[in-house]
Amino acid sequence: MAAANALVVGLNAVILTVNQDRPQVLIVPQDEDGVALPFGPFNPAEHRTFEIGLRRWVQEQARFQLGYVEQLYTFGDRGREAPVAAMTDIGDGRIISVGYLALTSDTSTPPDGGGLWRDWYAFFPWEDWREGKPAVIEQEILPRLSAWADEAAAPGRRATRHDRLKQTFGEGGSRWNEERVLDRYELLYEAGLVDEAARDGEADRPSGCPGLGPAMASDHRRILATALSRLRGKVKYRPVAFELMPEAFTLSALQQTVEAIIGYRLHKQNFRRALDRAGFVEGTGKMESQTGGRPAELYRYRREALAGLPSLGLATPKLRDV
Amino acid sequence: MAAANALVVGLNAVILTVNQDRPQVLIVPQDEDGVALPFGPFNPAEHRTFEIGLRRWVQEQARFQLGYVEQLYTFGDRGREAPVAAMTDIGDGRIISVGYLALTSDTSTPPDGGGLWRDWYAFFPWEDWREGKPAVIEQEILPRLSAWADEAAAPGRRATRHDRLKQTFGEGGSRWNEERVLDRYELLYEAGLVDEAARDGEADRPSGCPGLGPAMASDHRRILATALSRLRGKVKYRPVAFELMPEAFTLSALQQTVEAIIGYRLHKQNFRRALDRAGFVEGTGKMESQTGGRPAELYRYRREALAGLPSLGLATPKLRDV
DNA sequence: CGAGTAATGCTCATTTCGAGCAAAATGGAG
DNA sequence: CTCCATTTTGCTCGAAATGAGCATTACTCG
Repeated sequence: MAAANALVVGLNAVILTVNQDRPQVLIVPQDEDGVALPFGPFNPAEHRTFEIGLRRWVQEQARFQLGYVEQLYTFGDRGREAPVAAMTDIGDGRIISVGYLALTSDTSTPPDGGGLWRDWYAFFPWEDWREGKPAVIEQEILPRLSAWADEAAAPGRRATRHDRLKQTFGEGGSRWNEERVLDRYELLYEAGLVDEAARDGEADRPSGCPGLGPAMASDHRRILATALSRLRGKVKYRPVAFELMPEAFTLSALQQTVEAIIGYRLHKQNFRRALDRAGFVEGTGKMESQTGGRPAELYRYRREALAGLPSLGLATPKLRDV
Repeated sequence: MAAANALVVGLNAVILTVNQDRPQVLIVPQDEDGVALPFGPFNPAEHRTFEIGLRRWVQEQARFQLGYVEQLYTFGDRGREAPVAAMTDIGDGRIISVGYLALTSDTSTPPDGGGLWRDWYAFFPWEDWREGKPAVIEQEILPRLSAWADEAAAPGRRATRHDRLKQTFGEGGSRWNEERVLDRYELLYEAGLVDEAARDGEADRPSGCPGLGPAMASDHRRILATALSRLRGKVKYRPVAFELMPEAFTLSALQQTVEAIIGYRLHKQNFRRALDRAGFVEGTGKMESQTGGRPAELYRYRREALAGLPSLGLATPKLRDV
């Protein structure tokens, strides 16, 4: 067994927040109008664990504290090197990156050099159903994906491709499953519709499908998709939405945050019912009057009480057929 | 940014199967009656992805194919080196290991050198509630953990410790949550009750709580706990149980497998109702007559139909109070 | 002061959940 | 051969949850 291989381990952070109804991700501008996720080295001599290393460097660069942090996935596919090497001063060798999802309620603009907030649905326009089904799905995506599926040589492969289409984009009657963000991105990549595919030279056709958002450096858009999939799943059974809220908030604000995450609207009364069945929040007695209508009570998250008990979460109904 | 740090990346596999009602994990005997999980190097020159590398070496060593494989977690805490270096010929440097969960339906004995199957609840006796609440919880664990909680200096820390106790082991009325395998193991480790704690010198008291199962090398028992937590969660919303079943199986056999995973018994009729509501299985018409009672129909998993559609899973009711 | 707007309160049909009873089909003991 | 233990399978039923709607209340703005 050969010991030391030339391996470099880096950390990628997907740092998310929700500002009113705007879901945002922290990105770092690159040369030539590219965008990347914050990326930093992991220095084993300095940091005892990945998470400590991550928190340290995010704080140094973007000057804010992270709240909730969870490990996402470790990306180690060959082919990551070239694009990443371009962004760092790492010359060669295999790059492995440990992706982290971090949530913060601090929506303030980071200082110069600390990155920028950007609407995360800018990178996944087909994932935001809050105003109904995005037109780009029917108009651009489905026709092209359908053509791509038909293009396969063997009839078996054609069937498989159509099957994936049905499962991910819900073509042909099956329901939209909001958690499949990664599956959908990967399908678009394989079919050569997103710009990364053309750039990486994996697609058998030129990309150029309009309305699918900008490419990100390396495999960063894939990492972001992984983060959204994870977050959309988690919000249903763990109280993570509160990590994005200030100390006191109205129930409508909380609902807006959840809706921004899952990407579709919820029934207000049922949302509240589920919420107080779970006992997650308690009223503070104070009122918020800038609502545009009747004032709303401010609530706070009862961190103590439920931290573990029922381990339920915010109930989100199955997505209504649209 | 300093480039190459001396980092070695290894792969750890938690390979699980269920044989009748016996849940099993593949372990590798060590010197001096220790046990370890299968551990192998990741060679970036040879393998394009972690998963390919993993499948390759498991096949070489244990001589069987893995079915379902999923990445678990990447472990990189300082302090992993010493014990791992002892098991491999890696001299020094930081060891990072990417843990994988793999499921197989092949319960046959691996060849010499390929490891051994061992009941996974041997390592977590407090997790198997299939025959009711394990006596070790009331008799050994709770008294000691309670004493440990009282031992904390500050009253605040005492409260926090008791809180964790309540949330993990359900002391004081809160319900047992079968998914918190990792939390429970970590609590036992911190309190110095499992043998690893004494070995690693982290505990402030000698361990020696009887009935908590054997220690494993390095942090392997923690990795195994991570795998069980993940699997127990996943079985509820993804059809992973079928990865552990042969081509044709009776519904009772499937239920036994699920029960082995989650560690408690289910109501038979409700299990079946949920199953065919989801449309996961179809009868084959053939019968199994070695049941000890009325013959049972053999079913098969409908991989095609549901692969993605509702993305439901096997419904498991909330654990009954015992 | 009335209109618009959003929060809050309540109801109701439908579905799902948890649990139990009963019948059917086998093997084995006497 | 019959009775019995055992297991599969079918069915029922009350309690709870889910999805959706209507009605009322309390603000702000013009």
